[in-house]
Amino acid sequence: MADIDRSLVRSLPLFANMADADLDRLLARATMRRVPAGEAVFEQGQKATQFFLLLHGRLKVTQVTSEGQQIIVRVVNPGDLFGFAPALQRDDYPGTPTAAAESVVMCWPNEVWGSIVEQNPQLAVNAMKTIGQRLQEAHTRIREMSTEEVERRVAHAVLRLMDQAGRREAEGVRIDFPLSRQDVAEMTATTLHTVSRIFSAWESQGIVKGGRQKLLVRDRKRLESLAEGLADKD
Amino acid sequence: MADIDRSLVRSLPLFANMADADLDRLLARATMRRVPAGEAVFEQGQKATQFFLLLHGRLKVTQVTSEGQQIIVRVVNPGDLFGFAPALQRDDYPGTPTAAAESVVMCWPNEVWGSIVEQNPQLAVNAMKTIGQRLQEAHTRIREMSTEEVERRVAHAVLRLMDQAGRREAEGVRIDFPLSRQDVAEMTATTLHTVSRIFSAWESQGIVKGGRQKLLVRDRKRLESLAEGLADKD
DNA sequence: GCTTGTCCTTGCGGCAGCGCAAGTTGGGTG
DNA sequence: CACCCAACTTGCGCTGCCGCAAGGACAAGC
Repeated sequence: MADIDRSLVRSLPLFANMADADLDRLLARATMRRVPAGEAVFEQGQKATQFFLLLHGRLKVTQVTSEGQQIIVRVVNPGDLFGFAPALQRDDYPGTPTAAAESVVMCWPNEVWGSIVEQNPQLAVNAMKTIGQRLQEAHTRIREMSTEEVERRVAHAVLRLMDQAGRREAEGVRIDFPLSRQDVAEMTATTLHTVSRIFSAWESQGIVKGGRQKLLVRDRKRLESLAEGLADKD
Repeated sequence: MADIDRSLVRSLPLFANMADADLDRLLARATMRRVPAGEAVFEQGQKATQFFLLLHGRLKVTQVTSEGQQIIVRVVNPGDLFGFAPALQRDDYPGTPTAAAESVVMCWPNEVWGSIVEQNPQLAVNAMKTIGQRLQEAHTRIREMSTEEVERRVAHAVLRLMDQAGRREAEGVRIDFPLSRQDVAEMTATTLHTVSRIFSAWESQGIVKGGRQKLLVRDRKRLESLAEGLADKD
């Protein structure tokens, strides 16, 4: 198996204060894998044998209920760790990460985790920070879902997507991966119908510009004030 | 300051595989604090200078929105770590833990965290596991809030409370701390009115027995089938 | 260029659950 | 023991959002 170059991951905050030698040792145990759009890296409930790092692309992590309803738990961006069940002492994966766009992931076998932590506590500290942020996000989302009405939640979700996956363009900021109305609905606990209606309304006000699995934000300010709940109706 | 006895915490899973000497060293740096019912251990947004362990009692962790609405993020049970902002590299506390019943907490200064992790990676691993479970719980809650209607969510919340704070009694299982309808409402993203109505209905079916800040579950099976969404109306 | 499938839009009716408001109960306090 | 206040109950009207359903638009494949 081909060696993986250090430069691929050197810039990631996760490995910020890790010595070159340690990093090389870590990379030596990793494998790379290409995931075509629409395909899952692993399935919810599967036995967890590896943990992962997203190098390139974008993943949507979904969970399904026993009734078959689906929700999007989070979006994985390049540089993020995911599927680190071993760190959490779980033996199965709690969700399914599906490639929204063609992606490249790095994989390590479970056993590596222990030795990493032993040899390089700093990495463990970084990983913990990451999980902490994720917990924070989850609580934010719970708070939003509890107290805000649909339009505000959608505004918040779009703002978050802008920060995570925004790319400047002539007319505004584009969400840089295929994102359907259904996806947004599953992120905000509503239905695609409602999302569609909201986007239509926003589009007629010049706040966003939609399209098939596309979204472009033209007026971030307006979106922010909607998210704050300042009803600027007109 | 009086020494803290090792036996107080020895049985906690958090310290499971920690040597006596290490544990003693840890306890030497801790202080104890009594928190009367209704009082907060610290306030949301305050600068994080310490992290904590609940020894005895029960805490409700709340967050308030900018509009002043409140939600209960989680319940802290004896043996749980809380307020570990340092581990998450945060410099303020994201929520407010309030004593539901008179409580006793152990406190460490922030700086201790780093040295703990260095000296005893196993503890860091345990802490990570804890945070992982918490993340898991948060996602479960998000899923419930997204896909389930109010009565099911309340049923789930009550079942969770039973597992965390249930005490067997002659008539059933009692939730072992003062819990108002308002509290349940803030856990399930609804209003105290709706919770009150639901409890009344359940009480008339003999599933639970209510009271002022009290709750006793008489028929767990029925509650579970409600939580599963098996509409057993009659 | 036509077909096919997926994604999106929009109107309409219904209802779960919220908000208001008025009453009741129970526990603690002087 | 009487008072008071916080917690709880319950009826009623309203509405935000869902669910259904029908139709339109875009992209890919043949």
